[in-house]
Amino acid sequence: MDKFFETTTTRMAGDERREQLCKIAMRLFSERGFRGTTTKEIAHAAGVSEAVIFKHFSNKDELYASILDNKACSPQMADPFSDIAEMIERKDDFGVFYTMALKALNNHKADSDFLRLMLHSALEGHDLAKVFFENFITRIYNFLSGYIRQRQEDGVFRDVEPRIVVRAFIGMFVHHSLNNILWDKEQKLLKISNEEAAREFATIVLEGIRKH
Amino acid sequence: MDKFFETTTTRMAGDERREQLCKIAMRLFSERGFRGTTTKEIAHAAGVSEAVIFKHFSNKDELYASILDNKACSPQMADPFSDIAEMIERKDDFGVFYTMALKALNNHKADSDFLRLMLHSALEGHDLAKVFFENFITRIYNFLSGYIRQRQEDGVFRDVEPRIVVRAFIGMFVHHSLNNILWDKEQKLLKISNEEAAREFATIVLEGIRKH
DNA sequence: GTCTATATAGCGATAGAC
DNA sequence: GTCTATCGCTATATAGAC
Repeated sequence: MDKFFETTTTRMAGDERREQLCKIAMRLFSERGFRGTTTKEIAHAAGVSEAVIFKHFSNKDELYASILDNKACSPQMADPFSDIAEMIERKDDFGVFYTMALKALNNHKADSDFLRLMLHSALEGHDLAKVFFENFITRIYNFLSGYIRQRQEDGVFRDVEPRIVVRAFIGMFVHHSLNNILWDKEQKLLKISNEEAAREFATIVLEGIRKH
Repeated sequence: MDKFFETTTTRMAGDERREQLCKIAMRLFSERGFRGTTTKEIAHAAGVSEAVIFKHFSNKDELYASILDNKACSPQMADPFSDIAEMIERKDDFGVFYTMALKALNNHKADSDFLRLMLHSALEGHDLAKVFFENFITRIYNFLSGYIRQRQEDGVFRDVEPRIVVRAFIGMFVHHSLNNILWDKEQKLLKISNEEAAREFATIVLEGIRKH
């Protein structure tokens, strides 16, 4: 009888609870920042007591690190260029830039919590966010600027430092996402679909560096 | 004798101290966020006791509001287009975009604390930051997109929604500043003068929307 | 695995002397 | 205008029962 009841309580398996806590903490951290979120709030949102948190994570910092760790290992981060490789070979300039921007915009929209979390981390100078950026962003820079350099050799793009172009291009869609998430949530300033935004950004940058 | 000594102590005039506290608080808030900065730290950095803070500001929130208020009333915010007006009249497209970008980049560099503070505020959802943005950013959008529209009517720029162009352009230099302040402080990814960056950004966007 | 109860520490803010 | 001392509160983290 006792045994039966035990299986019907709200008790969770260790890993399941750990993951749930991570998810909830991530949402709250992204909303109010690390210091702005209390362990009490996290516990309450998860429907458990504070003590449970400290059974799973030795302290608040470890909970935070655990979140970033999980994210850094996600498939999207592992290979962000999977569906662009083919366009690169075909030298489909518009396809490359358009897809890059669209994928980023869609990711940001679907996972705005993570974007906010990264911003918080960067502002607070957290090490793990730094590592993440160095790994992920540096790869994107190398990848895109390599492509631009190749197309310059082909005589299609004019002679500009490719990294400046990459920064300008990334700036367009990152800033657009930031606007949508932080300041212009109701999109009073500019309402536009991700597809249309990606198309315009790609067009501007390509016309902007093309030989005429 | 007593009187003489009193004038040689470190005591400050009311307004002077108030301003000093604002400055120090802004630096600390920008580094660690509002919640991440204690009144004790502010007091210590200013070389006074906590009580002094609460003599000048009725609470921590008021200190914060006071900082944003000061900034919002600065001459730069009041009229951000002063030295562009003449270029607008001359229809000096490059001058308009170049100067806009360069001024922003220089401001961001000189006042990176403020940029960080705005980010923190936006993330924490602080009302005053919201008001600031609505006033300042909206004006820039209206101003620049108005100019673009005019140049479209002149037949110089192709037919694009001006607000998207504005977003793309602002994105370039805001993202560039953010990179320099947050992630790429040593400029490993891209080292470039503000002048050169502004020139490239202006060139890309102008070539990107010009009729060919 | 979860709870209640509690230890410990640090926060914002105030009182009152000088 | 500034200080020391302190209050009330809330935060993280732990102990021990179930």
